[in-house]
Amino acid sequence: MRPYKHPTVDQFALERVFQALSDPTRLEIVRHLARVTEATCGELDGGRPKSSMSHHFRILRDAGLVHTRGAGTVHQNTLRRDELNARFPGLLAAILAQSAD
Amino acid sequence: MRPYKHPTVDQFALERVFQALSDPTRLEIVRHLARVTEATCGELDGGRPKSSMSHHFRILRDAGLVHTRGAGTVHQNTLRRDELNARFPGLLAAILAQSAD
DNA sequence: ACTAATGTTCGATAATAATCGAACTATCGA
DNA sequence: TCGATAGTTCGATTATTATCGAACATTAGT
Repeated sequence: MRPYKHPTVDQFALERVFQALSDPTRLEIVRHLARVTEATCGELDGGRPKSSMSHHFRILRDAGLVHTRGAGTVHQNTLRRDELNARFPGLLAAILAQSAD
Repeated sequence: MRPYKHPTVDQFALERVFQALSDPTRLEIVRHLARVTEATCGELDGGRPKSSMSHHFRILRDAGLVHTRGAGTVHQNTLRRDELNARFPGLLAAILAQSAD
């Protein structure tokens, strides 16, 4: 399996990040990842088809929000906390503070 | 002229805010408003037709980002800084820190 | 090898959103 | 009241995005 292409920190674009977070499914994924620090794609589908989830994960990856790493037959996803905080200080905190709603 | 309908702070939805900010035109408007603290719609069109701008301003209003007030024949727009900071601490700062790009 | 499990990719369809001209509204000033 | 200015609303068109089934790829275990 070839590794995924992830943007570097200096390639992050705020507009793309907002676009990624403007979907409820993806916002939910990000919040979940904030709690567990690592999760497979399958753990996060809410009964949604795999192809849909794959689509959302790709957008999150392309925006720089999520890192995906193949681990055997599974794909582990993590929030790119440190890099996001470095590039967009306060952004992640603002998102996650809302989790309590 | 009837006053605009603006959401109250507790009606703000993060997802809607992100959706509003995911468009380059609107992100530009927000950043501009952050600098000038007040501006008319006309000042912010970049040659774009008025109907398009009106559309973008409405989305920004509905998300709670911008307050619009009729002032004579003109409409003055302001960033709802305090309310945004109250509801989404850190968010605005993260957006505006990026302005220097 | 064969099988099962996890995701990805492809292609089609449906749903959302952006864009813009034209007609309309409201306000100010002459 | 007439004209000019600033925005809004409407309707149509185009462009983006989401959704999902089906076929494919990769890895682990037997």
